[in-house]
Amino acid sequence: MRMSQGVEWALHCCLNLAWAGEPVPAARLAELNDLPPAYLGKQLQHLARAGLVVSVSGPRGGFRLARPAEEISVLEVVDAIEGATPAFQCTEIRRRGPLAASPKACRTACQIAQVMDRADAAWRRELAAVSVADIAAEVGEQLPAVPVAIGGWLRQPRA
Amino acid sequence: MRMSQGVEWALHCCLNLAWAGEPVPAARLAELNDLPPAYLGKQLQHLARAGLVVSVSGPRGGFRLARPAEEISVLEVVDAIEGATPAFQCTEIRRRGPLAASPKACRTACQIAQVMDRADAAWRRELAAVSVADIAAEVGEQLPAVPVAIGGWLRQPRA
DNA sequence: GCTGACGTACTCGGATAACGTTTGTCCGAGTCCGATAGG
DNA sequence: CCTATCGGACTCGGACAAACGTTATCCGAGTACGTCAGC
Repeated sequence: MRMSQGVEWALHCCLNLAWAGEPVPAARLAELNDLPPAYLGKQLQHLARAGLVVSVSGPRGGFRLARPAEEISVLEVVDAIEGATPAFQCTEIRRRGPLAASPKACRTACQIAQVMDRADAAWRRELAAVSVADIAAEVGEQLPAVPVAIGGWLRQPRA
Repeated sequence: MRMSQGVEWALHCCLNLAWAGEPVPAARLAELNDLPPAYLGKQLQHLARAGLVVSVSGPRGGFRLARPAEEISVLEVVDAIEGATPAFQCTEIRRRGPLAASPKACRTACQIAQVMDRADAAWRRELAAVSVADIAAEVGEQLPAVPVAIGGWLRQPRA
């Protein structure tokens, strides 16, 4: 069970966009983080479709946050990249084989699936409780220079 | 982020083994649950290497639980199949690119990784709190006939 | 009748292919900015 | 000097390959049981 690499990229980019405050091209975000430009653009498209960022075409265009960073949770970013399908998918094994459970007996969800769903809910609860702004604030506390440096670098007109 | 199919199989098999009480061949478990026999054997090998089940060779052999079902948590089964590597792996993006953070600045873990680790810990805590015996007990409460039926079917000598 | 060795059949175990998802890349459609020419 | 038009360059967006991991399968090594011959 490995989470997509794009989630880490997307979260870093959300922080970068929060510090920039204005549209930033995908290529510039890629350069800042030393990532493949084309593929990063694909991940940002996922964020755009989920309504977390808005894309601006043409010169001076790029991506910017669609909402204040306080209103974007980490869970939303994860779901935008990974899709919201739960990690565990019950295939109803109890209904298969020679001793298959009758449909009537399956009125309640499979107990195994219930446990997995509880764990998944706890996981999502933790991620939903943290916003992009929370992470940005933590970084700002420990290393105040980083936000201004990145923000300035992103806003500088390209050579 | 999709969990391996084998986790579901392994958990069902652990329940089956708990009800059987004696070694059961992988082929019989596969027949009971209508699963590919060869591949199921591979998953059981993972459980054996993790020390959750013990394999018995020869006639009347098979797999049986290595410990009482009360002492086998769902988390252990998941880790045995999936490997214990966390879903999110920080690649230290902050250390890359033109504004790479200095090694000194990276004394604390990346804030993004911290959030992910907290969520992962909550997930693991939920899974660690439930044992195979707990699930078996729940099934036994709702459908008392199932454990005896499966246990008897597994113990019957093959035709 | 008891004991020992042997043969057989059954079990797991690791090495070997096919599929699907993720990762990575490219080029085309659309859009805004700036320059330029005219009034 | 102001304004409308045009050209260009920059942006995202979706279509197109490669690589990895998961899924699936097979055959060989090892082992315990049942049988049989000998004592």
